[in-house]
Amino acid sequence: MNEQKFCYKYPHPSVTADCVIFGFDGVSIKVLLIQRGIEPFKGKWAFPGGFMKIDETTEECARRELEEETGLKNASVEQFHTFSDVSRDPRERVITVAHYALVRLSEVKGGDDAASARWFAMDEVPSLAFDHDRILQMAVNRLKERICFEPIGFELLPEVFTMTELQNLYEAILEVKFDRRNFYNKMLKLGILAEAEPRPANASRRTPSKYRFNAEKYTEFKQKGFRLEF
Amino acid sequence: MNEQKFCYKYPHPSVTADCVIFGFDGVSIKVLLIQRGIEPFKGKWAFPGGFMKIDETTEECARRELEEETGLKNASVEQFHTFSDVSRDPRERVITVAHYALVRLSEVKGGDDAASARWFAMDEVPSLAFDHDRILQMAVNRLKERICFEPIGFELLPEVFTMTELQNLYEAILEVKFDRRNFYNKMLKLGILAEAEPRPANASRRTPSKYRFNAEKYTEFKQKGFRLEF
DNA sequence: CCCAATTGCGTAAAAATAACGCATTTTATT
DNA sequence: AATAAAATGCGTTATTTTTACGCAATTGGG
Repeated sequence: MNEQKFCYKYPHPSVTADCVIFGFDGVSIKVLLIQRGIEPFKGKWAFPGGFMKIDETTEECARRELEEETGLKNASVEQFHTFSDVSRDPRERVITVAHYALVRLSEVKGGDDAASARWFAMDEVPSLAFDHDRILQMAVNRLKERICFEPIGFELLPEVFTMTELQNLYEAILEVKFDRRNFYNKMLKLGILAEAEPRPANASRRTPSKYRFNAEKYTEFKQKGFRLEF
Repeated sequence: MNEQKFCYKYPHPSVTADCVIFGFDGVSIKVLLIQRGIEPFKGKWAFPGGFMKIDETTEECARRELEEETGLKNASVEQFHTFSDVSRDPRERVITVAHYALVRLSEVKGGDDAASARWFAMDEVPSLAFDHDRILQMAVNRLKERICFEPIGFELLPEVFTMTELQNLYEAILEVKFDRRNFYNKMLKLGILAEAEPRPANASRRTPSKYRFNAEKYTEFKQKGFRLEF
């Protein structure tokens, strides 16, 4: 049963792909974690991920594991760092290519399937298995950097949203507060937003306008990048 | 002779670390390449790099290979992407963690040692082995991004340099032209430069001032980051 | 019924960026 | 040798961008 069929002249490490999945519930940023059912770190929480097959890239591996463990399909994952500390896995030599993805919360209902997947707010994340604490730290930093150069709201917000929700998203990720009116002016001037519905005639002041992303502008900024000075 | 001693239940990829080494000669950016002496891609140029040992991280591997192949010691390498296309190496399944480093040209004299290492200006780089063309492309992009947030001149310029040399460095990396006087004002206002020598009394207009980096400020910016709006 | 909170829309001050002037001195050119 | 072109240091002035707020209307909570 325990055949060791694949042999090499020199020792080879195992390679895994892990996924840091970010979501947004309108107020705070969340990450998707899986509770480990086996040793090592049994019972501890960790990122979805697993061993890379010999005929797939790390991104493909990340997407496959993600679907297997959380049911989430076709997420757009992006690698951000490879962790290769010699003792990061107590069993054997494993290096992991860490990825992250942004998804709408509605697409993954925690506590799905077999795996016990659950969303955690950033300030509720427990101590994680392996070196996943460090991986999370770096993923968060990368997310903060990215939000300043690329629009990312589309992946995290519902189709239609209010300006306040968009601002909450930026504030949650960057951990800062903006002046509401300046944020409003800036976003409108960028031209990235389109009014979702013509504001109804009977709409009163406290009924906020609904926006959606201007797909054309959004794609343009995705490619050319922009510079959000916050 | 050809023992295959290390056996696993599932196939494992080989893992390598490659290094994109950037240098600057006062006018243009250069990369350090090695001409391959063996198949595959014999005779083609490629980045220094090689197989990761089981008890080292990818960064350690990158530094070790770099020293073995170019004599360059203790370079500060930083990984930027892991390339895992299934067919990127025609022999076997190999994924590579690509790193880059910035060094002073004087520290590596091309055509050293056994290996035939040579510096190439960016616009003279030939078609490279494996997927190294793509690796270079991504390394260049990363360098462009980094230069806007961190001072990097210290690694690339000689100890003492003129404002024009510094500007040439930025222009070479970003492939843009700046107004000389605005660049001058900006750099001085940042406070990152210190005058290397008190300008000699007999110095005439066309004898440029010499600067060095203000180590304190330089380190501060390294950590906190800055924002160069170009 | 009153008060705090929310929303849309502006405007003025402050700061940063971009554009360019100019005298002087070298080096290159005719 | 005379002249033109390029390099350097040090400014100044527009232009644009960012920041800091004002204000009225409306709503929900107490």
